[in-house]
Amino acid sequence: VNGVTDGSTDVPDDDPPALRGTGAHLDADELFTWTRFLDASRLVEERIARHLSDDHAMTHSDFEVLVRLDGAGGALRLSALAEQCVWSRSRLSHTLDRLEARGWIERRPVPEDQRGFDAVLTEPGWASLAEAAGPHAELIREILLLPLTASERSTLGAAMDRIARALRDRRGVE
Amino acid sequence: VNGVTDGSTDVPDDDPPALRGTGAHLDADELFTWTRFLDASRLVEERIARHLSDDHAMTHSDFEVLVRLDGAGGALRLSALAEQCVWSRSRLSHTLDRLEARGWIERRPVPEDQRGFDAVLTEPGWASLAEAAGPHAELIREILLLPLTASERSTLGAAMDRIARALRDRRGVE
DNA sequence: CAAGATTGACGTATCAATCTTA
DNA sequence: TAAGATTGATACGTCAATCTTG
Repeated sequence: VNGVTDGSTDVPDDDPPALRGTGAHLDADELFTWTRFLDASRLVEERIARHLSDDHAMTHSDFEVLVRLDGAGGALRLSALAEQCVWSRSRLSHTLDRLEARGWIERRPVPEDQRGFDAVLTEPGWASLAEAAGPHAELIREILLLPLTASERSTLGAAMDRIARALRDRRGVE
Repeated sequence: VNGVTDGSTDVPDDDPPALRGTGAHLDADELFTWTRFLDASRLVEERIARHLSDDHAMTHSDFEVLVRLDGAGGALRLSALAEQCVWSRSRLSHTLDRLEARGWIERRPVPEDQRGFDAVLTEPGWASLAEAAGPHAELIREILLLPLTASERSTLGAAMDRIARALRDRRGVE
């Protein structure tokens, strides 16, 4: 019941209704690739977010922070965490506020630099992550990985890596 | 400066740091596919949204509504519009409020059903769409379509179509 | 009472401004 | 004055409740 582009243009080979009046700037083939990519990515995000929210009382953002802290051995400088997530410091700050209020992380000043803080995974935070991680991985397999053939999977990985790299490199530019 | 998962795990064949402590529920290959897909989709959305916002003073949601109205000949029942966008009626209502406040659409009662309204594209709304649509299409080519080989493009289209369909069919279920 | 649509409250992301320490 | 981090205002999406007409 939300953020997806298109439920109508089901067949690729008939003239798509979209953009007709403005001159159909993308041809049918281009439009098909674009809309399916957009739809799939939004539906996947939606499904993942709903699972984490309904079954584990956390947002996808919360989960990403917990995963990274765990992966870093339990603690990480805020600046490093923001960089890993490719988030603004502001966004990280708000997310950590919520996580700290729930007792899932703590902020700990670092001795070497009076300006710096570590985000530290707490026991309850680790427990929540441990509960969520298995079902989360299973869901990713179910909705994204298993529907792909081995060949499709590697093609997708390579293509998405290329596209993500190009966009990440050009950030803030232009 | 926002919503993307990963900037660190650049090489697929070394042990990825994520999920280490919780047992690495996805193997390196699965994790690579998943994170690249997630990163690419978020970066693409971000880039598209920024272009529409910076250069055309509209959100991606605004753009989608304008495109659909234009594609429907200029007017569409709210219920049909919500269905096409795969949005809740509530979300559509809020978006139309903003568009109507800017004079880009109007709500017009339909004579056949006293409950129903058409969203109608106004002249200024059409003009804004006409200005944005070309550059928008060009951007999609640049960041998504052109980086793909012909074979990758068709693989991606088919795979995303399959994944989107499966998720859409199971909505609300379970 | 079901369908079309709206409303208001709440949660999260973004942006610009700010504060503190290197 | 630059880097690390926080703050408050604003915008958008979601949800539950509501209103009106079929």
